[in-house]
Order: sequence, then C-alpha cells, then structure tokens
Amino acid sequence: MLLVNTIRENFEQVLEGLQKRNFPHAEAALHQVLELDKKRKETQTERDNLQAESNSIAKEIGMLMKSGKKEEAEKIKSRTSEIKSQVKLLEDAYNNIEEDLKQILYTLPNVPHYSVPKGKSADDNEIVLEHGSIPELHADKLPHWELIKKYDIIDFDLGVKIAGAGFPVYKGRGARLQRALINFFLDEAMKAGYIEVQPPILVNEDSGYGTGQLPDKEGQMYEATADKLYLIPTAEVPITNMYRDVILNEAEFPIKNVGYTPCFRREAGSWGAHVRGLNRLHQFDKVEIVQIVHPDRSYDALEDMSSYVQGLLQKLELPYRVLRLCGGDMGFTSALTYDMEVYSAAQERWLEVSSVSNFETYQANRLKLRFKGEDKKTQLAHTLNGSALALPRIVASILENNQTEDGIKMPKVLVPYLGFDMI
RNA sequence: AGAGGAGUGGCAGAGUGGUCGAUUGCGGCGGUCUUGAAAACCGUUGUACCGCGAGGUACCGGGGGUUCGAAUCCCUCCUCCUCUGCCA
Repeated sequence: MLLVNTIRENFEQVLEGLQKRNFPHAEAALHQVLELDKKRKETQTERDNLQAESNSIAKEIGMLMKSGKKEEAEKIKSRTSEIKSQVKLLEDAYNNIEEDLKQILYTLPNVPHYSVPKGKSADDNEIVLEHGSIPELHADKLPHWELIKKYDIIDFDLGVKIAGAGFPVYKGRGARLQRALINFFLDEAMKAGYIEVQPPILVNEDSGYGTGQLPDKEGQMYEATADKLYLIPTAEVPITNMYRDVILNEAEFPIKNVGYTPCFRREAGSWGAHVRGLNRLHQFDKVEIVQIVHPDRSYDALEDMSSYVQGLLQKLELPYRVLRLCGGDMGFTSALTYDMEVYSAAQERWLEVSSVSNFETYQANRLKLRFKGEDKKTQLAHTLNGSALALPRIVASILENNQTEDGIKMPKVLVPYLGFDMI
C-alpha cells in the first residue's frame, strides 16, 4: 500500500498518478488519508502522555510498597482509575482511526511510473516493440483446440469429468511438452542467476494481504475454508511472502528467485468467446521469477527481467510483442508493467504469456520487507516479478504456429528435454 | 489426532508480579595496544510510532484478560519438541 508520508510530501504527484488510473474520487480519498493520519498522531500523543503518567504512578506505588508504606500506596491507587479509563478510551479511539486509515489505504492502487501512458483499457497500451515474423499457414490451419484432439495430447472432457471445465488433462506427448517447458524455463532461470524455490501452493491470509490479493480479490482465489487457506493464483504470492517481515542486508541484493508452481484462478464470470481451449484455465502451470532489489536499481531490474523473458520467447522461436500497459489496464499493485504477447497464428490473435512488473515499495510496505543500508538506516525494498513463463498459451502458440502437414514441429531448444522433435 | 513440555533481542541462554527493553556469553561494529594480525582490554550493538529536541509510548510467539503495575498470573490461537496413534 501507499505510504502516508509519500501522500503528504508528493500530494500532486500521487493524485495525478491515481487519476491516470482513472481512480474515482482520488482527491477526496487522499485528503481523508492525511486527515486521519493527523488525527492518529494527535490521539497517539494524548494517549502516550496519559500512559506515561499512569506508568509513573505505578512506579511510585511500587516504591512505596517496597518501603512498607502500604497506606500511602493505597491512597495513590485511587488516582489511577480515572486515568485508566481515559487511556482505555483513547486506546480504542486510536485503534479505530488506524483501522479506518488502513481500510482507505487498502483501496488505493499504486502510483504509476511517469512513463505509464494514460488510457482506459487494453486498447490504449503502448506497443514497445515487436519481434519475429508471423508464420504463414495453409488455409486449413487448425486452432490449438482442434490440434490437441487431432494428436490426442490434451483432453478437456476428461478434465471436466474429474474436476470441471478449465482443468485439462495433459496426455502423452502433451504431458511431456509441459514437463519439458517447465524444466527448460527453470534451467534458463538458474543460468541467469535465479535461485530455485519450491513453495507451498496453499497460503494463509497474511500472505494474501502481503502481496495484495486480499482484501480485494478474494473471489479470484480458491479457498480451503476449513483451514482458512487459499490456493495460489501465482507463485508470486508464496515466493514474495518468504520475505515478509524481513530486514535484509543491502549486501544481499539483488535477491533473485524462480519457482515453478501450478496456479489456480476462479476467473468467475469471465468465460466467453475468447477463452476457448488453453486461452484461459482454472489450473495452469507457470514459472515465476521474483526479484527484491535496492530502490535505486528496480527499474534496471525491470528491464533485465523484460529482456530475460524476451530471450525465452526468442529461444522458443515465437513471434512476440512487448506492451507497456496503460494506467487503466495495469494491475492494482504495480507501478510499471510490461506484458509480453505471443502471436497465435491459427487464432490470429496476440496472447499474453508474461507480465513483468515493478511494484516499487507498494508490496514491500504491506510485507514490511526492508533492508539496512550502508548508513544503517532501514528502508523499504522494491519488489518485482514476472512470468517466465506461463505455459498454456505458450503451448497454444507452439502448436498453432508450428503445425505442418506431417505434424507439429517442436522448437529446437526443447528437443533435448522432449526426446522427440515432432508431435 | 491424543498426552506432556516449550516458545525471550543476530544466536545461545537468565529472568516466575514492581525501578526489566530485559543479567550474561557468543557474534557484529568502533577504539586502545601492535609494523600488521591475533589475544587482551574499553565502549557500542533490536524494531515501530509520536516529538524540532530533551524525551515519551508500544513490543519477551499472536490475540484477549486480571492488576495501581505483567516477560512473569489466567484464557485462547499458532508454532516447535517428546511419547502414543495414523499415513504418502
């Protein structure tokens, strides 16, 4: 969440940022934050003073008791009841104010980076670059949902039977392709200096709040209600939360983690024309990269991650483009996001396969993720993450783009992992 | 899952109602000594909030309670250890 200090010191800038996101009533909300914070401080001062008085009386009584002056001690005791009830009142007031403040702050999205374009929807995103050429296929080309049937590599009906729509069963060479991609992505990340982790795929409430899935987006996560746990929508949640309530040493930067996990998304109400086949699922596989860095370095790290992801797409020989998301299309917690989209030649559409974001201190503030610098001061770190990569749409575009009359050609880099070069 | 035990500062480990944010040791940082280093000695060493500052407040697993006063007593939750049970 946003820092109150930032709102106070850079009011105009924050306001502009929220407006870029088309956040309604931004100015009123920001004023309310400042007002509540002011009230919070006043209440704290008042409460602390009374508490100090109460503490000193308690000490006095302690001394009197020790020196055996019980009657005097009893006399003083009567003075405390009034202070005590007042402290209680102020304490409650303080807690209420703080809670109200937190509630408003939770509703405020991150302030976009200055380079983020204005805009309302995906149509306003800025195309940063395009790479690769779009393959020309025969007129009888098939979309991937036909291809998977033709070659019997992914079975949606079977998934429906055992779980429901959006839970495909990968079979034979389809399953092998999944495993190959996961291994390829993990190996590449390790070469790039990321430390692999295998986190839990169920997380508690604190973790949900830490990375910003809660309180807003409960509906997007599957819940194990009996144990108050959530199935992760992305490995970002467990991996970033490893660093919740942590004070790092500046020397430990940059922290680079990679993890493969299944991801679960309820995607309630979002089924429609463009979500056939692998385009949108309730369960899918993803390899995620996370970086925790010094605030001065976070935009370099973002560019780093962006070119790393592009490198993967190049190795997979997929045509792609990079978008800088506009204010209206950006995720709630992000300051700057690049989306990578691959071209799926039979659907004749661009498909998002990665989203790389810098959250600056937005997540770190919730996570209490700090570091101690050379000057011995603790300050918030910057967090970043990106998909590297999400599998289903990669699979969709590999299948569609590489289809031939003799079968589907596999990208060269995957052949050692697959043990075959054609499906 | 049942019975018992335990959770204290970076780590180890005292403290069972009063002046304890907390003895001590190790580690870390600074210094003295030394050509340099080690050893020894001296000092220093948590986080957050409020305050220009002096200083104040809170935190001894989390939350709640008793008390003038809680690390210490009570309730509850979490975690870990031991034994029993179950299980990949």
